[in-house]
Amino acid sequence: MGTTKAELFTKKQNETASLLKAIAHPARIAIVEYLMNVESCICGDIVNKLPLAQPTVSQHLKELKSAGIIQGSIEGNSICYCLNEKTIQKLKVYFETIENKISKQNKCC
Amino acid sequence: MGTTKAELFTKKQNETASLLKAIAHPARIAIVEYLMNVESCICGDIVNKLPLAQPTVSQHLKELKSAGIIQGSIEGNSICYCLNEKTIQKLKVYFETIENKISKQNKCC
DNA sequence: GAAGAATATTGTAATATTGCAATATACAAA
DNA sequence: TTTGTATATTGCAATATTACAATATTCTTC
Repeated sequence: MGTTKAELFTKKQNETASLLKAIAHPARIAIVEYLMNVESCICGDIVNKLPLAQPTVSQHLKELKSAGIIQGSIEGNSICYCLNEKTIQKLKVYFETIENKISKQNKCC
Repeated sequence: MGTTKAELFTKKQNETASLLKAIAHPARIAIVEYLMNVESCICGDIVNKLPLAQPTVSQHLKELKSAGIIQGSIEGNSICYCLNEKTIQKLKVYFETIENKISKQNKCC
């Protein structure tokens, strides 16, 4: 094996897992945190900022983008990457909902 | 290769990535969502609820526990697993912080 | 359109993750 | 103290992820 048995879980559970997995890497966390602090967001700056080779950074950016965590727009010769506020908000709401449900519960441990 | 170059990122970035990675699997999402909805939380119930073999579920529970997302307490012959509210809250705050920073930014894409 | 700059893709080696059968452990009750 | 019940651990095969060199693509400018 080695394959996640995705078909055994709900569509929403798989989507949530994919979304979280897309951020769950130190390089991608670093990209997200860089983008959250910066005004301009040129791809080359991210490549220079991260201690990884350009193809590796490009691959991480692709994962973040295809998960909808960031979005890119062509800016002449280069590409401007930004955080997708809606996706970040969705993640916040997800954990907020869990938090609210827990506090209403009879905690047993 | 194949190894994440963790030493190139900050301790906090690595911790955040590990925490997110621990939830970022459909089976572990299902466990978290089960625990958030239920009053009692016996390990055996989780095993029965999930469409995976007992050793597999046990492994997922171990990962969630060692990441601090759930905690377990011995309940006679069985084990009671519950969500760790503090960790969930930490994750909520993480995304909330990003969200707040984005909305103050000059978005460029 | 040729040259250079910025980013993406491909191919591949190293390592990590997933899932489970078999087995071990730990406790409860008889 | 044996038997059953609940959970954990081990070992391993299948697959996924990570990182990067080499290369391709896509612009921009001359």
